[in-house]
Amino acid sequence: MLDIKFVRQNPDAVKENIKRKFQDDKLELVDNVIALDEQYRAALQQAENLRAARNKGSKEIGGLMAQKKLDEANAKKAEIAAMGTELDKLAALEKELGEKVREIMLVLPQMMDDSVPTGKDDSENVELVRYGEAKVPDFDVPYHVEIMEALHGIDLDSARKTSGNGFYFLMGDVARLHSAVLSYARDFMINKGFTYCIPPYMIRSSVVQGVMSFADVQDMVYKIEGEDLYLIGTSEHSMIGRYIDSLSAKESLPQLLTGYSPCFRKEVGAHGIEERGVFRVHQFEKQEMIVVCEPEDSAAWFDKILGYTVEFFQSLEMTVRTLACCSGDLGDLKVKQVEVEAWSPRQQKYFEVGSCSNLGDAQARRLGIRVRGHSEATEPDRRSNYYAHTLNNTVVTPPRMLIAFLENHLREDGTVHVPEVLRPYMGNAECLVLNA
RNA sequence: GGAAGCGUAUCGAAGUGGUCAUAACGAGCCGCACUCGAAAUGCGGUUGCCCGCAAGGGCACGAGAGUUCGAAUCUCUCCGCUUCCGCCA
Repeated sequence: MLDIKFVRQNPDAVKENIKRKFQDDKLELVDNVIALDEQYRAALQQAENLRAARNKGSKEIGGLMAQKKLDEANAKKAEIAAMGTELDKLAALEKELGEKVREIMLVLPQMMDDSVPTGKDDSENVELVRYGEAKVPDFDVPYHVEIMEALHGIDLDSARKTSGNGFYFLMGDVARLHSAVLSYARDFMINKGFTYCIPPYMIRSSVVQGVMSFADVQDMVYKIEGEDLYLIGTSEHSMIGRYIDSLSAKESLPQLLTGYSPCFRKEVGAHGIEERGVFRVHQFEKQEMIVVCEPEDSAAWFDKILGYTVEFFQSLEMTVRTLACCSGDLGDLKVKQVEVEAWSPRQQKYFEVGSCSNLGDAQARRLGIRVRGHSEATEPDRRSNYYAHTLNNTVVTPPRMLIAFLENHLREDGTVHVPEVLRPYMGNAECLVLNA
C-alpha cells in the first residue's frame, strides 16, 4: 500500500508505475483517490471542528452541574444535542469517504524498483545468472512420478481417495529425503544467522489482509469454516504477521527468521492443477526466510538472501538460474522479485523452485510494522516513527524441489546420488536404489 | 468446553458518569545536580495515530457497537490473559 501523501504529490509517477504493470484499468483510480481524499480531509476537518465545539460545551455542562446551575446546564444540553444530528451526518460521511480511499489504496500497486524489467507476463521475465552446467544425460530421464514410484516413494492413488487431486502420500526413502532436505535447509539458514521458527499454520483475517494482495487472497487461501481463521499459504504469512501493530527499536533490526511450515494453496485462477505429480499441489512443505529491516537496508538484504538460496542449491550439486520477474508478472505488493529456477534434464529447461521478494513498506504499512524514529541529532530527516521494510525468500520447497533433485541425481545404473551435505540426514546413505 | 476474574503508558497499578489522560502513586529508562567516582538523594524528561504551512484541533484506556450533552467508568458482541474444573496429543 502506498502512502496517500505520496500519491497526492506524485500522481504521474504512480500512473507511470501502473502503466508499466499493464493495469491500465487502474489508471483512473489515481485521480479518483486524490479527489476522494480531498473530500475526506474536508469532511474530517468539519467533523473535528464540530467535535471540538461539542467537547467544549460538554465540559461547560460539567462545570454548571457542579455549581448547581441546572437551568443553564439543561439549556446547554439541548444546544449540544442539536449538534448531534449534524455530527452524525458528518461522521458518517467521513467514515464513508475514508473507507473509499482505503479501498482504492489497497488496490494501487506498490512502486516498483527501477531494476524490474518491463514485460506483460511471465514469458517476458529476464534471465539474470546461470549457476552450474545444465547437463543432459545420455539416458532417458523418466517423469518424476516414475522415479518416485521406482523408489516406492509416492502414492498418488490413495491420496486422491483420501483428499482428492493435488495431494500426495510420500513414502519411505522419498519421504525421508523430503525431511532431510528440510532439516538441512533449516541448519543451513541457522548457520547464516537466522532464527529458526515454527509458526502458526492458521492466521486471522486481519493478518491475511495485511500480508497478501487482494488477488492472492482470492486465489490462494483456504478458510476455516465458521472461524476467523485461514490456512497459511507460506510461513511468511504468519512470520510477517508476528510483527503486526509493533513499534520496534532500531537496535532490534534486522529481524531474521527462517520458518518451516506446511503451505496450503487453492491454486485457483489461471493454471488450476494441471501439472501431474507433485509439481503443483494443494499442500506442500517449505523452509522459508523473512527479513524485517531498515528501509535503506532492504536492497542489500535482497541480494544477500537471494544469494543464500542459490548457495543452498549449489551445495546440493544442483544447477539453477535466477530470473528477474517482469513488471506485469510482479505482485502488487512487491517492489522487486527474482525467481530461482532449477534445471530439469528431462524437460531440458529450467522451472521455478523459489522466489525472493522485496515488499518495501507495503506489508509494513498494512500491518503497522514500525520503527521508533531517532532523535533529530542523529537523524534530522527522520523525526517521527516510520515503516520498516519486509522481504521474504524461499529456501526450499520439497516436494517440488525433489523433482529437480531426482532428475539431476538419477544415474544410469538406476541409483540416485545423495549429495554429501544431505547424508547426515539420510542415515549416511550415499545413494538410493530404484526398485530395490 | 464450563465457571470466575481481569485487559489503562516500558512494567506494576489508581481511577467505577464530568474540569481524569502529556493518566495519581511506585518502578524502569534518559538527562542534569551533588560526588574523586559510584550508590543514595534531588530536579527535569519519557504513549501513539490523524488533519494542518502553522497556530491549533481531533482520536485512542484490548477491538467494535450502543446508552448519554458527556464513557476508562453503564449495556451488548468479539478478542486476549489469569485461575479453577473438564478433556486431550
